[in-house]
Amino acid sequence: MRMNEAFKALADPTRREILRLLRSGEMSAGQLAQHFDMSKPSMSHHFATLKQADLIGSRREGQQVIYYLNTTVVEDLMVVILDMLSGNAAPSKGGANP
Amino acid sequence: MRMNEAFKALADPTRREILRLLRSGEMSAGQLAQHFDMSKPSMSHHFATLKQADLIGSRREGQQVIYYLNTTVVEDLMVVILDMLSGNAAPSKGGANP
DNA sequence: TAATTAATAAGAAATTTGTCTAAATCTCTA
DNA sequence: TAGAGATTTAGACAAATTTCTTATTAATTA
Repeated sequence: MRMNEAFKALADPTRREILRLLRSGEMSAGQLAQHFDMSKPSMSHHFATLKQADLIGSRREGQQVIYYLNTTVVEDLMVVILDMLSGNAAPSKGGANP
Repeated sequence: MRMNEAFKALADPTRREILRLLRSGEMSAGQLAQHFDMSKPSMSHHFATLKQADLIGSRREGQQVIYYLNTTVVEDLMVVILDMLSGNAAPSKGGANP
């Protein structure tokens, strides 16, 4: 899993908003771009960053490119984050000691 | 909550490792620095970044500065991430719970 | 085939980030 | 008060990031 890329991808507010938008269903690059006050090439760059991190996927449909959330990888990321940060009183079941 | 700072803080592998180390208990700046092949000023800079994001806290104890995980904020961040990426389409901020 | 629309690639400018060394600050102890 | 240890601040610099404009690729349609 591309953890480092995933974390870096989440560090930008525009990209987090893209993910939030995709949560409710797939959208074309143009539809996504409409939601932002930013040039299309810049948006395209953000799509590429998210894709490199495997957080989103894409397919071409005619003239358009459709983007969708890669829910599997997103859930993997959740597990990693929880494992890294949440070391509460509860002993870990995958962890170090009995 | 300082969400943007928190995400940016998580984007660096050194800082994620610091958080992981602090998960098992508080440590002094020097103890933490020992785990990395990096100058102490650079480490100090990472501590400051994490602190600005409210992910860690600190107190002075004699000559040393002790750092600890700010578990409350970390858990808030978890909720935000889960809500943004894997939740239902409606963001829940103290509102509609089943 | 030429024009049109959708999207990405290329190259450049401004800003931010991660790291270093040298200097300063804070605390303890002789 | 002087010295030593622990940590941070300041200043600098290379590398990465974010954004733009211009150019290019891909698909549709007259």
